[in-house]
Amino acid sequence: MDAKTLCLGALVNGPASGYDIRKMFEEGSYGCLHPISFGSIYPALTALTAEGLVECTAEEQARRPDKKVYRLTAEGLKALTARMMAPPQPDRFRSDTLVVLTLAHLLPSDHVAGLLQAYRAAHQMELDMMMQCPPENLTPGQKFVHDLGFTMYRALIDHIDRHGEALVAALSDAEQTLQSRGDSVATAPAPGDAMPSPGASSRLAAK
Amino acid sequence: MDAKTLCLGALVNGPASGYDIRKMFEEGSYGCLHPISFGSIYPALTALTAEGLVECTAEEQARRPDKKVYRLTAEGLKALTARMMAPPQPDRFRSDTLVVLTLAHLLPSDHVAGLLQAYRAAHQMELDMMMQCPPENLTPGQKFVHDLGFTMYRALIDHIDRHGEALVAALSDAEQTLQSRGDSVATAPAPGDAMPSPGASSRLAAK
DNA sequence: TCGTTATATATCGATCCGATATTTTGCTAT
DNA sequence: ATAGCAAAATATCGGATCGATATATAACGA
Repeated sequence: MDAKTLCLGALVNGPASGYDIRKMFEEGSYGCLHPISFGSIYPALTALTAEGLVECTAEEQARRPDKKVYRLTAEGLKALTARMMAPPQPDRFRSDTLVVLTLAHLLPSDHVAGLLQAYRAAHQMELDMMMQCPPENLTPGQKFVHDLGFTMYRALIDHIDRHGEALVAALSDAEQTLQSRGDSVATAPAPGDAMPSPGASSRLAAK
Repeated sequence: MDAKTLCLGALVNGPASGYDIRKMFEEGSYGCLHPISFGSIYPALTALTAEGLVECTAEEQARRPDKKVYRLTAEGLKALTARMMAPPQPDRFRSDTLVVLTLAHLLPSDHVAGLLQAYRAAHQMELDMMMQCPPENLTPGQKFVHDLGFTMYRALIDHIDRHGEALVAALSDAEQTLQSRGDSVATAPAPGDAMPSPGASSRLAAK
């Protein structure tokens, strides 16, 4: 979905500035289901104005830079519904963390433990943000998507809690075996966090 | 994560051509966790060769175009582990379908039902593909990521099964209310699938 | 035999991201 | 008090990336 269509969609909920639209796509009702940056939003709004799909009125604010408020026109709404009837592109998901975890056997187990911890924390934070958003006065579609995101994030966190330590333990055991044979795995552990502490206990708990 | 790092990571499992790497990222052990296209792979491999991080040998095949097989060098492996120790970028997820569902109240309920059905089918297909991949001889990290993807997809399908029909029913009811007052919602339903069929029964079942 | 699919590499234009620049306000910490 | 940083707000530019396209050939089915 291109930036112009996304901006049209964002303006359905009422007039907004480019800055507001950005906030919607990183926090609000659009959650994190389609990120978009300033570099795409502003050119898109300019183009949409030229096409007559949105209107722009510059509001001179107290002592802030002028706020350009965009609102949907009748043709804009028509164009939006038309584009939404077209078959949607498939989902695209990309995760650096999961790619790295796929190659976890090349990394020190301590580092992998930190990765898992940070990954869990990041998604816990998004969960918290979603819980702050009030589920009232949401359209049926918004509620469906909201609940779906909630479910997915909880499933992800749950999976880390259930299988994360086992992964780190497996890596750590392989590491011990290799080191006892004189091999080395990637960079040596930082001089601070020595204290081998063998056994497969909770390596995820410590920061 | 840039295309060069991804290609290095793909070559850990053994030598491969650009074509092979592409297949890995759309099917194999890298599942759908970081899509990448030819337009990025081939320039990346050329650059990596120039940097000495991979080596290339052109194999003249029977009567196919020459296959350029790339393999990781020692420096390549070092560079890869170094890049994987750097803090990863946050996940990026984008879904046209979920954006459209957020605005479902602007669309005919029949169309939304079709969207949900297609969305479910697409993820069911990916689940099937993952089940074909043998879970043996996977590294601990690969198994962790594989199981995670499995869990997430199942949670998604389960959510559609549990709440999809309620969403369509809510939209359909609102539609009826509007139409009885003389309004209209987007385009009229296609002439084939008439048969109003009120009530909140299984509107998702029919194709 | 004709079209489609698969194998295989390569390029090009359009788009999109991320970083950066700029200005003013308000809050916080020293 | 005031220095400094975050937030509000718009805009641009270079580089990375995608998607479509071109090219060539073999295999397979209608």
